Amino acid sequence: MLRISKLTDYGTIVLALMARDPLEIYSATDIARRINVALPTVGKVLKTLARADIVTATRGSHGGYSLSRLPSTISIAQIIDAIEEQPFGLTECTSIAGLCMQENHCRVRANWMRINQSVRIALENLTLGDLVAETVQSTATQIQKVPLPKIDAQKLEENHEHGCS
Amino acid sequence: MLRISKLTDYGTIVLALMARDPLEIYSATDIARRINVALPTVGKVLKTLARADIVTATRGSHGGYSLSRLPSTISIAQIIDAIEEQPFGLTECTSIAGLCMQENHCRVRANWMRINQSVRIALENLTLGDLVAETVQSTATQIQKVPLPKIDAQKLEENHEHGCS
DNA sequence: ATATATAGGACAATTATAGTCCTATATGGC
DNA sequence: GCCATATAGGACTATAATTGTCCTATATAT
Ligand code: SF4
Ligand code: SF4
Repeated sequence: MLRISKLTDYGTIVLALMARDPLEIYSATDIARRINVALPTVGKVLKTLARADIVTATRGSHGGYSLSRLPSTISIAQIIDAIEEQPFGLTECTSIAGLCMQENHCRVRANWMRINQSVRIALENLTLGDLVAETVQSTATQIQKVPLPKIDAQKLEENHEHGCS
Repeated sequence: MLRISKLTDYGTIVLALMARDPLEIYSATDIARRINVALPTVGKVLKTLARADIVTATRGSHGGYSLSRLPSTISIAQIIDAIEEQPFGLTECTSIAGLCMQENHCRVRANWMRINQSVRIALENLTLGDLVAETVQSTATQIQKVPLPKIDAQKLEENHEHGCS
């Protein structure tokens, strides 16, 4: 459906809150109260983010989560990768190669890969820092249609066979 | 899950086939056989595309579907809009406003809207023509991070209230 | 010890998607 | 007129993904 999952969305809210004081430690309870999302849900998101080492957990009393890196070094793509269950990909074949039965003779696959790659790069270039920036003065991605350099046909073939994002 | 639905994907395959001879009439049976997808499924896709006036149907014997417009004037965004059930949107609020309970106090919403808009524009600028072009010599979208012009705060507020893609 | 935290995984309910099928209608050729 | 061929529209089932919650184990500060 071309949408990030709600959990990933929550992830961005949670991280956006934490990015306001990047060195602070926040408990799940604390965050849940402040963003108005149920505690178990926030907990799930944070645990997932911790596994991807986007936040660092401190157990025990006075524990909580803190950002592992500075907001400007955490890309939106990394957040999506951490929380989404399926690998990133606009089409089935760009997400997991080998599943689609059309893959061998598909005439749109190579170009879908390019489109996928463009979107992917856009999200890699956007950081948590951008996400929490005041909109009126932030930078953001803008898309331009540009001629692509010729591509080595051999390399393309490789991509087509093993290929993935 | 940040993926177009399989049906939309089939839509691009079907249209890619039709784009090879943009004036030809193709029956669903014919297309199904040539792209190796089950007839009922291809039929469903074509009926949906016909409703969106991307293809034009001719009933009766010797009937079938033909492209309503030239491939270079059919954008990928239009194809997605035609077939996806949910409106286009990377987040819930960019797809359908008013559903998300965080919407009123969400600090990432405005920026998600921008990201959404960027992706949207990229897909509007890509056409069926691009999709069927030989990859080695085609154009495609590439993403650049550029400073955005300052935005009128009043207009932003409007967006925030009624806002949607 | 105990209160406070996270870790990890299991779980059911809901929602979205995929694919098929049935009946109605339109058209061309005989 | 009749029939074969096509699409129109919607109903339907099965599957898959997602959501949100809960339970038990473990770690830490006081
Ligand atoms: S191979 Fe073609 S049909 Fe299969 S997922 Fe990729 S683009 Fe879609
Ligand atoms: S309002 Fe915020 S939380 Fe709700 S969908 Fe939009 S971005 Fe996600």
